[in-house]
Amino acid sequence: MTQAHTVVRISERGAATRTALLAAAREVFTSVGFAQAGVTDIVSRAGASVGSLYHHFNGKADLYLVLFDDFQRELTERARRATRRARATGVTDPKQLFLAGAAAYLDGCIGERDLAWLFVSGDGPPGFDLIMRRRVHEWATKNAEFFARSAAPVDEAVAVVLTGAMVMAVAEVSLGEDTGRMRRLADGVLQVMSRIDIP
Amino acid sequence: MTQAHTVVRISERGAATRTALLAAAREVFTSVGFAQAGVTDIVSRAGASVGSLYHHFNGKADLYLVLFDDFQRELTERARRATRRARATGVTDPKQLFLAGAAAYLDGCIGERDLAWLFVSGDGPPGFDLIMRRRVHEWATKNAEFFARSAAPVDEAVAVVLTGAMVMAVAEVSLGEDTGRMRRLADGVLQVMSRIDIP
DNA sequence: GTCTATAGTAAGATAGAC
DNA sequence: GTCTATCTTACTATAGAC
Repeated sequence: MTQAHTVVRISERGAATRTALLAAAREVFTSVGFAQAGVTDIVSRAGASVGSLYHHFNGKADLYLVLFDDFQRELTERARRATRRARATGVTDPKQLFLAGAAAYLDGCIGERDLAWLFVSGDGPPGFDLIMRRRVHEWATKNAEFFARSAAPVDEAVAVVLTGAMVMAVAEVSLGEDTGRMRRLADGVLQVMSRIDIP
Repeated sequence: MTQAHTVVRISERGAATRTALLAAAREVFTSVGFAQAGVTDIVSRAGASVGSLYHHFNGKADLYLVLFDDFQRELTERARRATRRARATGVTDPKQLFLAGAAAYLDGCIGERDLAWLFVSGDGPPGFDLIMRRRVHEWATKNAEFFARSAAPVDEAVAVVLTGAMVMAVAEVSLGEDTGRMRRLADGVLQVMSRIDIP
């Protein structure tokens, strides 16, 4: 064993390159989109090389997917914290708890409009739309279960409406320039959703 | 003037080729998607040639766009007829009129699942998502104005929710195999939408 | 209008030295 | 881990005869 720490520790230089690559990919993808982005653009902006890119990732699509995973992880984490916070404040109504999470989610999207728009624009690697749709659907279904006071599973139609509303809201909110207006729009959407009563 | 009727009449052979090309494109696009589809696949299935394709259309993307226009035209026409029919039956409630149109729209999508899915899958020519989103948004906004009894413009948030719900419903409904189940899902979505009351 | 053959081009991925 | 140079593959679109 020539390298004792390889299992737990990654060389700092390697990690830095990886991070730079990710940051550059984010910039390029959000400015010109996935299809238009060239691998060379990314590596040059990262101050790295094509070889490095393929050492750390499986290619262009992989870069995009990693970016998405990170984003999604952060947003769901945010939503979960918001729900927990609301519960700590004394909120018990499942609908209100759900809305607290959804609000945090939309807020996160407004905060990182560029990325949110990238993932919702439809310009991604082949097959990404399916991944995306599935994820949001799972998210909405799981959260919609909050609504159901009984243990009965949530109506599929309700999940469809909520999911669709959220996806569209993310899209609209990511496109706008005026943060304040977008925040109001998000609030409006949440209010409309809150008026939907579950059987 | 060697050809007297060229202005109003197109040679029948030419029209037949055009139609065959369109039909072939539909088959290929719906089975393998836009990106995967090759021009050669399309022309061979149409019994035509690449040259013919580029004589009648501007290319692969154009083929897709024409298919979309036809589809959209038919669906909106269907929805309009349904609304008119409902009105003729004595329905006056704007909400009910809107729902009649939406129902017809979803029904049309179930009837031509393959095409509906193609346009909603996200696998289209670059920039198509934007076109699509814009169209649906216009559609929902315009129709949502039905809701407003007053002349006041519809709340943007309501339009977002309705649009999102419809898009997601189209997507879900186009993916399913069981027509009966899809029809029930569409009904459910319509019911949920009907419970949304406009201020 | 229709066809065949060809060109153009663009970009993602790999090999192998350092 | 990082780099440069190259490859190779695939496909759309055009040219020009019939």
